[in-house]
Amino acid sequence: MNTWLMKSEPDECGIDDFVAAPDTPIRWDGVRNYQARNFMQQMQLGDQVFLYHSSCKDIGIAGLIRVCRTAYPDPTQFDPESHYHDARSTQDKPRWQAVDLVLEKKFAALLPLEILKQLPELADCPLVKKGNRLSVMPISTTEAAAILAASKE
DNA sequence: GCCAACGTTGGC
DNA sequence: GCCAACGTTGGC
Repeated sequence: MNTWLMKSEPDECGIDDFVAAPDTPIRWDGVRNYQARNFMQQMQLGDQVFLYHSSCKDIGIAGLIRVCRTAYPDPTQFDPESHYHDARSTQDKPRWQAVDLVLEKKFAALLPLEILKQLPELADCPLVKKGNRLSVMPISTTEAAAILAASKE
């Protein structure tokens, strides 16, 4: 099993959206970056995902979610009404992928970016690197253990 | 709201 | 294939 981290603005899709419907899969769509997409395609059923809240008041890791459906064509790319519409996509050759996720657990307290930056195990993680915009990234076993220890979960 | 850093686009 | 211009991300 692999571990990942995904960024989201909590206004858009945050941990509380997963808490509100704990048994309902939420489709993670709208990813429009090739590197992030390629990681999504590598996700396997049951993989753990740290959910990171970005561009908001309380920035940091809010909890864990889990992959309950592996990559499939992101329907929003075909929808002219959608903000994520991509005219270059066709049904035969979709450019973008979505996965479905469900709640694993919400952390008792948000693990702030400030703390994440202090963890030596995360020094090489794109998450804490200045200017990094990657929204889906793999998390190593060592990194995952450090995050969980710091979260006291 | 600002702005640095980045990925993507498109002209050449 | 290069690279300037542009739009977006995301912390502060």
